[in-house]
Amino acid sequence: MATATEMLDEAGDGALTFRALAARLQTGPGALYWHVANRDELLAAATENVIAGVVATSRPDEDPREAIRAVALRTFDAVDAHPWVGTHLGREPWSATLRLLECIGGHVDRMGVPPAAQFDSATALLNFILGAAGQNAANARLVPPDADRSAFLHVVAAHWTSRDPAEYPFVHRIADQLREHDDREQFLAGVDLILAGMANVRSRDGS
Amino acid sequence: MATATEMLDEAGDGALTFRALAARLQTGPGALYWHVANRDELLAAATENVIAGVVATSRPDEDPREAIRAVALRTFDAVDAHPWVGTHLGREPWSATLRLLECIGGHVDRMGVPPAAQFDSATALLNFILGAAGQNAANARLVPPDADRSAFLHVVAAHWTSRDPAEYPFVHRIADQLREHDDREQFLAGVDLILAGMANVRSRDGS
DNA sequence: ACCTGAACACCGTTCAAGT
DNA sequence: ACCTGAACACCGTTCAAGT
Repeated sequence: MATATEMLDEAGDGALTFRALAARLQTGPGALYWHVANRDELLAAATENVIAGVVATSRPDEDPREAIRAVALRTFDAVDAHPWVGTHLGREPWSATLRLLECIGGHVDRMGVPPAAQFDSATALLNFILGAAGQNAANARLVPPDADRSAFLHVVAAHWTSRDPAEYPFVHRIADQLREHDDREQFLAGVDLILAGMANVRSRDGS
Repeated sequence: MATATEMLDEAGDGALTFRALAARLQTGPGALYWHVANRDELLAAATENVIAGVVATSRPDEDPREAIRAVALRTFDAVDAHPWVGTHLGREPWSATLRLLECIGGHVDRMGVPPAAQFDSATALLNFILGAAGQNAANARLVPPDADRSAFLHVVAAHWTSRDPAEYPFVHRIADQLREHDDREQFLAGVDLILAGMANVRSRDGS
């Protein structure tokens, strides 16, 4: 497991091969199947490991709003450090994801959100976090792994502005903002948007 | 392209093989490389096709809030009909995603959101939509493709409740809600949460 | 300009056989 | 109980050669 995580960190998603992992562990590829059912399970376990670390430090005695901002940001940073986590989070069937939901849900509950609204609120936060994580991981695949933040954003901005300005006016208008922005701040702004909405929507329809 | 989309719809992501596609088109696998650079480009083109249809019907004369709800819901439904779109949306480098962002951004602009806040607002909506799409696609992989909505939700709920209730109290508490809920409504509730937040956050910090 | 199809360099996974 | 490693059934991609 530890070796698998190392390999993922070093060379990304595609580099984790049963053959390569077996070679690194000095065994045959067949030996791995004694410990893990298949490749998906291996990826899922590695992802859950990372996310377990992210939610573990979430304490129920903080201000719930701050606690939510904090787990969200830790998730963001974890995906930044391990892009393969972002990729796999969007594909895996409720192991790491469920840990995140439980953590967020607990804080939402302690915020005083009425029970009927807790489900929608917690999943909205979760979906936003997962979406941002995936997008970040996708962006990471566009640049060499050793590029710095600024170079990274410039590459993404270049993708945006490569489109026809007439067809993509909005995207062109905000491309400058993208180049200079702090994506952790942007991410937190999104979390705040949802938190602000939770304070306001409450009753919508009675259907 | 059309044949590729057909195959993806019939048998999912893994079924689209260059060999299988070539066989269906009565050619050799090498022939495809004249028209497309590689498998990723094929998936990206198919995804962009679907998303282009989703954004095409978005008119700038509607109420912007309703227009955002409508594109979001069309994306949700498109992913529901083609789960592979949800999978690929979270991995692709700004072709389909950029179309969505442009569409959403245009509406956000017409909502009267101040320019400085448009970037964060539009990307928050985008990330939420992408996250929900990915999660939906992941869920679709858990159930047989012909299962109905109710069976589908019961399978997901079973995953949730299979965990230790002591470790996952929140998840257990909302599992009943999951089983009975309308996931399109839940999705729209998330969109509304963000829209409500946009009306409220405005000024946060001046750093 | 576009297609053919054999060949290359891989995969995940299985399974008899070993220790 | 756990490991070995050859073998099976695939992949995406390339490329000389064809039309």
